[in-house]
Amino acid sequence: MRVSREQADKNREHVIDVASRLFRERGFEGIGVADLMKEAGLTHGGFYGQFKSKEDLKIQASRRALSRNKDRWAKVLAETPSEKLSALARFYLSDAHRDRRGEGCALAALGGDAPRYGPELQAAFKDGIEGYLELLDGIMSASSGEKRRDKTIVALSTMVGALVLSRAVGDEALSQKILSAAADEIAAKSE
Amino acid sequence: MRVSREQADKNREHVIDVASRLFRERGFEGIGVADLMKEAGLTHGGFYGQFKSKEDLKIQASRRALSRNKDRWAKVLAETPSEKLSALARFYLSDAHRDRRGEGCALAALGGDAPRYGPELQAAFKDGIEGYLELLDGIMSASSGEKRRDKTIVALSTMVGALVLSRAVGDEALSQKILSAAADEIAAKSE
DNA sequence: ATTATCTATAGATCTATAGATAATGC
DNA sequence: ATTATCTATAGATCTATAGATAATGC
Repeated sequence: MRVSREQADKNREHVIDVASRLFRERGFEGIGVADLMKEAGLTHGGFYGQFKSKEDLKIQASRRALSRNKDRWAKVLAETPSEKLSALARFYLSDAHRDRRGEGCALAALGGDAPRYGPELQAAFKDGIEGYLELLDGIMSASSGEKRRDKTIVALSTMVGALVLSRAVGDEALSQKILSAAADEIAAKSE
Repeated sequence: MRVSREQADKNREHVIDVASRLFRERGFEGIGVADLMKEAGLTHGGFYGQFKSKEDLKIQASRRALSRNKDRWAKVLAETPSEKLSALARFYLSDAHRDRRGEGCALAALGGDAPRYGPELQAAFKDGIEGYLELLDGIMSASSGEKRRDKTIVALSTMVGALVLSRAVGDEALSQKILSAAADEIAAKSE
């Protein structure tokens, strides 16, 4: 039954990864601890040796998801030689991203739920948002730092809002129109 | 125990109003049928005489919230003689709106949860979004109808995204900055 | 000896239903 | 007679804990 300390660490990380996917897909209240552990290949009771509470996992899984999202953004930017903002917007506002909530942006999947929880979970979202904004600052042209930050905030708001709306409508035509309108606007501004 | 048909209709409407507030505050899974009915001044068991299921109430409460939101928008536009888009953005992106989720925009409060439910709930959100877009079309200048609709979609996305982010960060300074950056951008575009 | 994980369960809560009750509306 | 609402409860599910088990690590 008992596994090595190394394997136990891997198991804990795996639970966080699984939770970061399932929370994004089904919401924080959409899956229970037992099912989560089952999905990770472990049993229910072991959970409380690894985590203080389900809320603790919500926080860690949110941080994990936001951190992985940021890495993905950085990779897209590194792979794109020019028109980086435009490329990022088209990546973010793609059908693939819309249809794969479990692997996608945690701000769009869980950001609306964050205010219903405690300060530690909101701090995870604050750190995630600031990470995105810093990446965007690096590719946004502006006459001053203050104006640049305002522009990055608007770009992030538009992307998150458009993705949320495109997922909520449950209508392919309107969903597409929302994604392309937002992507075109951000692309136009980046020129 | 039994009340008049008229009073029973009022009771049902009241349950929908209470649910539209509590779902926005706590999420669809954040409050149970028993507490909901208690808050409305009725008992648990009576619920299933009024509604088919909790899901049925989620749909009706979402429609109610979105419809009341649209009325509120129409009122703001009617009361504002000029710079209507700018006034709407400042109303939407205000501290008061951010801090009162229960009475505020259902897209920001529950839009992220909508994709986790069935087609009828998503249809409620689709209708709500189209209602907003039609109102915005009426005040947005553009060279063609197609371009106008694209601009209204971007404006709505930016507003919803900024409100979601401002609520998620749990940090007053950053939250303020998000609201004002988005409001300024929309105001600038409306000139 | 320590500890990661397991089985089993406590205790709370959730949706939904059954059947009783009492006031309405024919 | 009908029906809106009530009390009571079934049955499922949820978070968290207790105690057993067996493999690791000193």
